[in-house]
Amino acid sequence: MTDINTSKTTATTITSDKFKVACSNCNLRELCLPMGFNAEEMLRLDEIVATRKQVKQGQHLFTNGDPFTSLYAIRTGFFKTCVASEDGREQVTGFQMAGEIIGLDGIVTDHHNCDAVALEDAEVCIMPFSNVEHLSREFPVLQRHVHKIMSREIVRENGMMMMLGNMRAEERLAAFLLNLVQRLHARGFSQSELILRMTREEIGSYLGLKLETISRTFSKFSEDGIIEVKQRYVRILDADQLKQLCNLQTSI
Amino acid sequence: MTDINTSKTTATTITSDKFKVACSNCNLRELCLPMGFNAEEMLRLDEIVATRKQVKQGQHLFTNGDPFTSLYAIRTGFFKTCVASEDGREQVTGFQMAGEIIGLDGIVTDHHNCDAVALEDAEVCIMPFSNVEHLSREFPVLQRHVHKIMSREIVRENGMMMMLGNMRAEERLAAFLLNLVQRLHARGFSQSELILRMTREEIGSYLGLKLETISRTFSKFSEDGIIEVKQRYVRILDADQLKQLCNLQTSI
DNA sequence: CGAGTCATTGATCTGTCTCAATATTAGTGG
DNA sequence: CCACTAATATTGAGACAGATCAATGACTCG
Repeated sequence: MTDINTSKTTATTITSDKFKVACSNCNLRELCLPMGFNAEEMLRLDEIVATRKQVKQGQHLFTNGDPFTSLYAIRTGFFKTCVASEDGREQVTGFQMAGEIIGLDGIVTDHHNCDAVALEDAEVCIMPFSNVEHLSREFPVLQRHVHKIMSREIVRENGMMMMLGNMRAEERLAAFLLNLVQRLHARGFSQSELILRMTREEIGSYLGLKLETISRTFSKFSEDGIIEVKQRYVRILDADQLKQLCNLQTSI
Repeated sequence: MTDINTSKTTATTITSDKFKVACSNCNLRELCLPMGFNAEEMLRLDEIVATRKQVKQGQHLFTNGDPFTSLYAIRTGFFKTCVASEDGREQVTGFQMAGEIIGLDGIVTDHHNCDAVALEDAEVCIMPFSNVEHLSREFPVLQRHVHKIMSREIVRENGMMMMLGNMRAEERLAAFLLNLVQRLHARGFSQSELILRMTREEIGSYLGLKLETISRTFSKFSEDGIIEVKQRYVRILDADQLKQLCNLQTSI
């Protein structure tokens, strides 16, 4: 159960079978939906997901400017979200994995304000936002859950502002690795090993650093015996030292 | 109506008079509440605000760790929100003015995750979150509005990540000034003059720069004839050049 | 197997930070 | 009203973390 995060394991080819699309028997339920419903209510909650969608590696789930209609719950795979400035500079705003929700950026203007790109073959549950709002009005627990998800994203971005505004390269990368491994661990993967799904350049964009700096900092951590790195493979040897490096709450 | 932003003008001493606390006749209504209600619905909506509260300059409206109970709509005055790392480094995460909502960070953990500090004497409307959620279930328009406010904050922070990750000092300060003056203009103040409510250090913390860099960049803008600066007073002489400096959407 | 993508490492450059001194303003009390 | 103090702002000189430029190496995938 604490495998390394080679999510190939869960790559069951899903049919469009109605039964399979139900939240009520989804093994990610506790990650993307609130708890505490009885069986009958769970069935109503299944209405929230209209259908599923496969997204191949490199494909966009949505693009800046697209009309906003739905939120997406990641079933399998790994995404990045990013924004671009007019002159082409790109900023990765987040990396998302199974059980996490993307698309919240689209609510305010009814159009998406960032790109969501699959970093590996992925599958998402499409949740039309009208369904979300409708069911939220019926189920206060769901309503609260939706609010919490949005609030969590706000708090996460607050933490990112702290990273980008105040922390040095080593601190940023340490915090990044700890956050990643913690989220993977919550999904049953190892808490000391991981396979990065993104390039050095994407990590750098996320952390406000250049890819060379990411590479150098990985090498330094490796020399110091804190981690073992081999391309996309990372093994954390001394988690305590990593935590010391980033005096930041490993927020959410 | 396009006065400089010396908000002394609106400093009417408010009584606890029930009538005065009503949203239905608040001149900031269009800023913090959705439009399109009839008179009867507006009266119901008044229930959303329990009471008001005065916050003196320098006082905290809430502090990291405080139990979360309410959102706050700013009636008058100016706030900053900030987070701190364990070793004491502070990151300003936002500046908020009349009509804006603060406290969203508290929803996810039921405790606030940042500090909100008044930068000048202020008054806020206290909106118990249970009221917000209750009325949201009754009024879909309000529900959507709450979602939009949270989404707007997420998008704003995405833009901040772009600033902090990719932009140089001049670009950051230009974007900052344009954003500030645009929001002030939306409130009836001048679109070329403003009084800064925060110190160079607070601007620097917000923009991920040191106070000396802020001061130097102000001086440079001044030498280049883009702005006129005298301590807290700023007059924008060449808005186009400022806009050119920040190839960023002047997001929201 | 080969082409393209991605990662590593070195040398040098630069934007911002740091340290420091001074100037200006706001606030306080006599 | 002024003197005094603390807070804030400006400006300079030098230092440094990370960027940039460049070359090589490793992996991936058709």
